[in-house]
Amino acid sequence: MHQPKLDITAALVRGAGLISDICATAAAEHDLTVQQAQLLCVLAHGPVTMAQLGALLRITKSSTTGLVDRAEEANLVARNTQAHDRRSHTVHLTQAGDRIGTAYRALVTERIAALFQDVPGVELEVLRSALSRVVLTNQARENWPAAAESVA
Amino acid sequence: MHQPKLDITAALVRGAGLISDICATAAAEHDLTVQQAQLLCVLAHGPVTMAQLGALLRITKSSTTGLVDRAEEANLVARNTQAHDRRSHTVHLTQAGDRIGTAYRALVTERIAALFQDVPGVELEVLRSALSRVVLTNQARENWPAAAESVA
DNA sequence: TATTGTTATACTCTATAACTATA
DNA sequence: TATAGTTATAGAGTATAACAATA
Repeated sequence: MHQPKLDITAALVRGAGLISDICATAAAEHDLTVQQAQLLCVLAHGPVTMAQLGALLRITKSSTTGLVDRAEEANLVARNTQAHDRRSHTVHLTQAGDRIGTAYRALVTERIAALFQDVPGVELEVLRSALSRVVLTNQARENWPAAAESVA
Repeated sequence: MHQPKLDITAALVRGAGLISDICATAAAEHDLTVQQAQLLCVLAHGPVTMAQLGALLRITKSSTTGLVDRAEEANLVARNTQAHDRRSHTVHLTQAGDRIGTAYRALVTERIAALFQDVPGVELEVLRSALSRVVLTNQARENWPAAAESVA
């Protein structure tokens, strides 16, 4: 069977598709939606306010409300009113949310390692460092909590 | 400002996020939803039946019906009943769908080139060939029309 | 009977606009 | 007035289950 060489655009777009598929599958295996999994990843670094959450996920405040509502109903997160400014609510992980989020990230890490198992270590390091620079240079998600283990 | 080194998982997941953002933005600039843009990319290789379309996009047949309904309403695609098996309907691009899809793919290609402009050519080739092998090895989208210019 | 596609229904995610509570 | 968040409403996308038409 003829295997056409992928150009850089096709390789990146279809590679991104594989990564997205891994995240979606891993989320489903933990009974999470993709957005709930992202929420758990963001909150793994500590509580944030609704406004900060919307900025991090790049969705509107009303979308944020709905997402947190459903996650709260699923016992993954909880809200707290800030004492010093009672307009502001922080969101934090429940014990279950923390546990499930940790398991989700571990699964994604494992599946990605499996996907790239046949790529030589030297090439993998070039890929990692190049992507790393592109991601960190681009401020597309500039306010992202800057923890290296964040999987979202 | 401290810039933490991203591990391979974080680099890939966040890199995939940047690519997805580019596709979403490019789609929006052509008044397409992300799924409509994917639909136009698949159909760029020629008409397919509803069943084939569902398999390519990895969605159920009822989801396929809704997606094609809305795309047809937006004058991007059209249906045809197969003469030799009147149960089967093929979907093909309209002239507008072809034009908009082509413009979308060109825009994605351009934006990705810009995103990676500072990565040395040698590294970019390692990245391309490694991703290319991973994508082609994995049958996650095995029935994908095997054209190199496919951007979805 | 099996296959192809549509319809009915429901849930998630998203957005805009109007609203409440607090500062 | 301005800010933080919620509610009302609407549309896209997804799924499952039941259905119609055709093979």
